[in-house]
Amino acid sequence: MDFILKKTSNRARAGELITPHGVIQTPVFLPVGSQATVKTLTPQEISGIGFKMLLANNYHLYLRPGTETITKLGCLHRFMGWDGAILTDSGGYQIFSLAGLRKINDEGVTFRSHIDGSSHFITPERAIELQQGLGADIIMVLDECPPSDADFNKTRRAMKRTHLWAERCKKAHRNSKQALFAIVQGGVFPELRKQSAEMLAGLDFPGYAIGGLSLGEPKETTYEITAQTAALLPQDKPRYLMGVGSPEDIIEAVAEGIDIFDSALPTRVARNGALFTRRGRVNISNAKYKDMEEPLDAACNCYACKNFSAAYLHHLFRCGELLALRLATLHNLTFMHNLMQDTRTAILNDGYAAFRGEFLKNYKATNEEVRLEQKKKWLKTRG
RNA sequence: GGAGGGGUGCCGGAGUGGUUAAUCGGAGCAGACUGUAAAUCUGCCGCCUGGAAGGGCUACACAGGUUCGAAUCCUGUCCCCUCCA
Repeated sequence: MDFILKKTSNRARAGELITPHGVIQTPVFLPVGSQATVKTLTPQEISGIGFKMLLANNYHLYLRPGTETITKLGCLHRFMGWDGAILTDSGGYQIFSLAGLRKINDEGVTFRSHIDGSSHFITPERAIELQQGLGADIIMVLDECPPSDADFNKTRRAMKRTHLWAERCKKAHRNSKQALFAIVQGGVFPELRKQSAEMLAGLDFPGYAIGGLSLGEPKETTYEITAQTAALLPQDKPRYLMGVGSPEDIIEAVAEGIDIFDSALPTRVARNGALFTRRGRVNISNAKYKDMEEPLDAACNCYACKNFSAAYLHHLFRCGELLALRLATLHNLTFMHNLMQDTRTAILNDGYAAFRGEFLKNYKATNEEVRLEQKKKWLKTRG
């Protein structure tokens, strides 16, 4: 794997990520397909939108169908019929999301399967071995992702463990066709983030991720920590902000020099009727869309917006029809892809700051209106 | 004609003397979701008033009655269903 920095606009960067499964232009958003599928869509539809890389999950695939099965069937790309690039997450996020089902110590983490209750001990070495079995283009170290409200000592302990594990992962890593990325931890504490970024940068990984953000902390904090951490990472290596996110979060993080994003948000939220538009997030099942003849976003080039009225999407959601989930996912992923292309274009034209301002102004307009209304109400009651 | 059962809020359906503006579903109205245990979860949901807490009003087919107190007991009326003839 190689990373070429093409252009910077202030701190924002446009680059190219060269993988065994193609060249990926950055900034890039990876759709999440934890179980070797981006829920509701075919690989053809995903690449039809324009995506060239996606994310899958080591832990979930290890549990089911089992890494061996996938290896036997010719690795993950072939198993899921995707010939673009793949990044696998190690399972570190499951230390956070499945907190009630695992026990952790310096040696590794023991998960109790949410599927059948069976017990599974995953060490950093094992996490690498399993990811090698899947054959993704980029793999991640096993990290300990603590909740964002963890106190300093707890966060520090998780960070130390993540560092220890990063070294072990690096040592265990053999397959030179797979790039192993490190993950900076340190929660919402700038001094820990600094320690973490510096320590890991010293280990010379081919790419660096920032983990443990967008887990419930205020957005301002997410942005501050992202900015601070990104500034401490090597210039010539790709930077990956894990689990982010929403359109506005990505716009902010690109400004701080992040190159890679992934998030389940656009797809999950789509399945629940929340659709991204240039004017902000919208809930298609709201009553006001019942009779809307125009497409949800006339400027959108997705299959759903080109072929159906907002009223039809509204109807599909009301009925609980499966097509609703597909069309909404198609729409949100198209929005994300277009957004990333636009950020890249803006950077290449050295106009990112203006682009960002314009985007946020429009995107937040709707939310801002709602907020203003609430504020008015509040003020009225206080005289 | 005879015997029995029943009429509850937008709908379905609990409740059989006070703690009931009335369990629970559904529908409706909103909100949340960020390295996916999620086609999930949360709130509101008689009317008026209030940001809320609260307050006021009207309610369990209809009319009357018993009772300190009734959706719940009694009487009458109307309507619906089942079985027998």
